[in-house]
Amino acid sequence: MISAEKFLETIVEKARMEPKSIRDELKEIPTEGLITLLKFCQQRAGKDLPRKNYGYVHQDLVNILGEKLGFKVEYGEYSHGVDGVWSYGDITIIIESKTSSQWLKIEQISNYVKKKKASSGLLIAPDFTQDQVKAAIGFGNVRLLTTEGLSKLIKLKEMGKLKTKDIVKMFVPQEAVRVDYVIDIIYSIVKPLEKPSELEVKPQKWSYEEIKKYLDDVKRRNKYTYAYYKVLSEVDDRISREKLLKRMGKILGEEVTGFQLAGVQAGIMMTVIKKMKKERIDGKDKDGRNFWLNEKYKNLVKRYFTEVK
DNA sequence: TACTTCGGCCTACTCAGGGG
DNA sequence: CCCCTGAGTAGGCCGAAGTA
Repeated sequence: MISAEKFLETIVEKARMEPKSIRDELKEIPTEGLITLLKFCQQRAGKDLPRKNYGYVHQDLVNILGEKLGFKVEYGEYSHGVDGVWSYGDITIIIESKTSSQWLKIEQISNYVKKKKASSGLLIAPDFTQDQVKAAIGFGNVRLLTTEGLSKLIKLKEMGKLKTKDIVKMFVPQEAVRVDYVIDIIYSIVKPLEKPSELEVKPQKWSYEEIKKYLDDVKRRNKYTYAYYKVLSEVDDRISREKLLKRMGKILGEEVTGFQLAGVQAGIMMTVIKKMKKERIDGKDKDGRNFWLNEKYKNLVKRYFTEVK
């Protein structure tokens, strides 16, 4: 098995293939591989052909990664003009990628952004010099991103922690005084993690006395819920939704529909799970097609219904 | 009144078969 | 050989209904 780097080396240096012709093949490579190739191109690139081709492949790779970030990407020409134009809604971002920051001319790109009336310019390189950073601050309409940063950003996007909308906020210059946009971005990353922490109170076990008291209350107040438990106590294994409804109907002497059963489930959710914080004494599959008694309490529930007669 | 689930409805997507 | 169309399916949304 030939490595992707080796393959690239062969076609760039030996076969002198036009980089554009391998663009579609590059698109098939998973993200992790693209990042590796990106770094490989940075190491190999040089002024002279065929090594110059690494710069062109590098340009394509950056654009492909742009597509992965959720942008609509316009691929640029190789030897002149911008490397790419990424757009999202009515935002357009001029892309300039360099295998090494030494080729980077901030002013040129800043002017290009102005000329094209783009939202911003994004410069992607392995690293940046102090002077380049200062220049970028001075011009205000460009953003600098290292390839390392790009790689992290893609990972966050693919993990579903970041939306393209958030990425746009980072790439397009914002008013620097109000920091809300930074908070928005952080919030959208952290938000999915909020929920689980609170719900992880472990459910308590039942004694027979508690089951008896609970089912006595149910008998007094909730006829559908009582019939539900009674049917479950009469079957050994599991029972289908349809059979369950029919047998509940027989006990109650009326037709029982899915709505009543939904009510029963809602009631159990509110009392047993939320209020009493207990384990369920019943069970059901994910889509509610089959129902049964919790194996742990099966005998206790059956005992209740034989004693209660 | 608030909360939960179900079932119906709608939409988007896939895939196979037929026609150009 | 390719494209269009319709059937089947997966997923999201919303109203209805039971319970606390």
